[in-house]
Amino acid sequence: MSKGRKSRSDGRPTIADVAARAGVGAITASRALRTPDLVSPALRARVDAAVAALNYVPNLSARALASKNADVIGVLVPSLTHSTFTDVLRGIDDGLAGTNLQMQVGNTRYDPAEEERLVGLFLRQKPAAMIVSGCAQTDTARQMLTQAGCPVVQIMDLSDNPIDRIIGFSHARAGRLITEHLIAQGYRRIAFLSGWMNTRSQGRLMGYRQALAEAGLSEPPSVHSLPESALAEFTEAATPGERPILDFARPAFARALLRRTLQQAPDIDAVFCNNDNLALGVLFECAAQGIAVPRRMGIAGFNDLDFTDATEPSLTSVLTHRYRNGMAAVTAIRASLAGEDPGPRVVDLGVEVMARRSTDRHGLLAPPD
Amino acid sequence: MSKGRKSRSDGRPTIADVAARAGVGAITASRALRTPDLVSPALRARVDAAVAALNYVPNLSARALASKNADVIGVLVPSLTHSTFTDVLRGIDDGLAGTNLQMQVGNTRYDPAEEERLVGLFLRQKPAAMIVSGCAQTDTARQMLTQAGCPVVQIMDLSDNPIDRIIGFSHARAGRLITEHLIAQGYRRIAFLSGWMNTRSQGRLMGYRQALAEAGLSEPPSVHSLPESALAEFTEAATPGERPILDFARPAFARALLRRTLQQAPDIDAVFCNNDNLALGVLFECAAQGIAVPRRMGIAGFNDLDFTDATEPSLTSVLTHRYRNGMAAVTAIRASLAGEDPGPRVVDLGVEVMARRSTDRHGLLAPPD
DNA sequence: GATGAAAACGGTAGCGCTACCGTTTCGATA
DNA sequence: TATCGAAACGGTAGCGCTACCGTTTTCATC
Repeated sequence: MSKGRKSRSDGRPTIADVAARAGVGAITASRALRTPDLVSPALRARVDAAVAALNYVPNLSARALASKNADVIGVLVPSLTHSTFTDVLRGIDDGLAGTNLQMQVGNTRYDPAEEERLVGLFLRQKPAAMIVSGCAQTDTARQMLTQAGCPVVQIMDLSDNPIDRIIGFSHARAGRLITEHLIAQGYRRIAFLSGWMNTRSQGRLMGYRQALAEAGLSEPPSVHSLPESALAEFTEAATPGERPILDFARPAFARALLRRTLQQAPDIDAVFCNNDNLALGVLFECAAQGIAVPRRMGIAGFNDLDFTDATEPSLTSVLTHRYRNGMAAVTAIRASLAGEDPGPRVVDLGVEVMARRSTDRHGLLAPPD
Repeated sequence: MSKGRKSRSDGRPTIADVAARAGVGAITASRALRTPDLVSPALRARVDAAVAALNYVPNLSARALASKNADVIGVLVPSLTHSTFTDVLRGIDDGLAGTNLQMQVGNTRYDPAEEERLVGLFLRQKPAAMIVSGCAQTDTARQMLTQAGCPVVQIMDLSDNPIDRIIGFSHARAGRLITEHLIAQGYRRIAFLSGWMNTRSQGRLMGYRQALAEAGLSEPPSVHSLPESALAEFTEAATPGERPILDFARPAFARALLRRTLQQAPDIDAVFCNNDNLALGVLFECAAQGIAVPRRMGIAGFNDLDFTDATEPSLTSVLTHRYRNGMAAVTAIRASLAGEDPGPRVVDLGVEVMARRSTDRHGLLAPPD
């Protein structure tokens, strides 16, 4: 069967085989598959029949090499741990439905150097587009992305100076809005609780500080972590030999944080938690200590995860449009690839304060059904 | 500059340019980059210098075409919504660290037909390996994977008859263990609560039924969903024009499920929830209704998500090794690709019943610190 | 029926890389 | 010094596809 020692083929049918069987030229077979509108229906049918008969599977590497770009869109997220970014992935995935684009995911672990490495790696494939999280890229990464020759969308943050295009929301504004809400509800000693600070958390903290300052309030000692000695309990090695992971968004961690905060500042009457998981832990710690929520203590979270409307009392949070963000990035990319107008370079999706019972200090909300 | 109308190059340096600058043959430059051990240190240095000087970026499509396989591993998961499978992704991602393999993610949405489509799509790239979830593939998908010519690992389930290799755990056994735990704690009217049944949920349900039968207990009416009229409340369209999504794992949904269950069977004294999110909702519904947990009602979840140790009372659950599962799949794949022994074809990672206060009916656990 | 433009199809060559094998160099051994 | 095998390097050709352009066919128009 094999022609001889020179053939490097693995025996799978190629488009030439399809073309031969259909009695057409290879390039015509290619066209019949790629742009069926440009060939006659009869020919299209013959080619399709040949494809089916031979069980032909196109080789994407060859296609990518010849056409100089791959049908892959690279997505860089800082974490796969929490649902924040997996919601984004879901939005991207849904946005990609009906296209032949595939999504390739890289986890930067909140490390700009790792992000830079991944950008370089991804760009080797000449992806159709890139989606990266936030705007804290290294100079090198920025430059690589600028010269990538494909649409680049930054997401989940906002900036006046996007690499190419940015779709997201302002964390500073979000932090400010939720803090203003707490103040409006009558809270005065509002602490900021956070497991660990990244660029976006910093933005939220800034907004929180602005709101406090404008209301003439002082900032209670914010607790962002525990002393080394206490951290061990929350550090786990998933697999023997693996580096231990400290999961800062674990509710149990939040409970410890709140205990520590209350030691340092027993007079606080509200906490703005950097995310809903922390808020959930705080809620339970208050329950355990018999601290009345929302009367004695207001609790606000961030992201509006799916449990916020089901807790007891329900949890005030800031809705961030994560799914929509991923979807919007893909929409812009698709428009861009199709030569259409991808819309403005900076898009603010906004956020929404979801006021619920955990901050309803004066019982203004309607009673539960 | 351009040689003429015949060049289809985009001007980026190729390995030939690198080779020319380093004063070596193209193939040698390739070797210096791919297998540095096989060339002299001096030459390696010269090639590296040329790469740096030209800012050379290798073209992965060309490499894939020439070497007949791509440095991509395809991962098919049924959902990106809940942390169950994103934990797996994290394990895979961590397992891939230090390799030049990239992970490409596809979301099958629990639909075998979609899974089949994605398998076909992924295989077009000749991936280095495939990871698929569960063992409910269509015949066609199974066949395609069998003939893929690359390692295939099924995860998050168990079977005697893997496509190539399966690493996971038995859902039936897990369901059985947790139900036995509930029975051992003295619960007798144990309901099974589930938002929606997929293949793996079915396995859990089977195990639950086995345990009940063996203990001579009858099964209270299990509630797996709500009547159409009530579903609307939990259905949301993320974006205008998008198909609405019914999120069956929302805690708020669980609260409604529990209410309905209590109507149909007021005498139940425990619920085994299909996942922890549901259990969380049940916990809050009990709190709202003043149902004492664990005395009047035992609650068990599934997966042991990160909040189970922080709820009040803490939540009994079944620890499934999701991260480890992803990691183990990659470990087997790496061994296989390296020509080493990838271990047995069927690996049971087991599960662990995490007994906590939500099922500690008789106060046998040590008091909280 | 001649004309011209659009539609349909095809040949050639090249995308950038590496498999395959061949050649050269070098140092150890006899 | 002759011999030989391993290490180091290189030429050729091919991976499977599509861009680019050229040729043929079709069909409406004058």
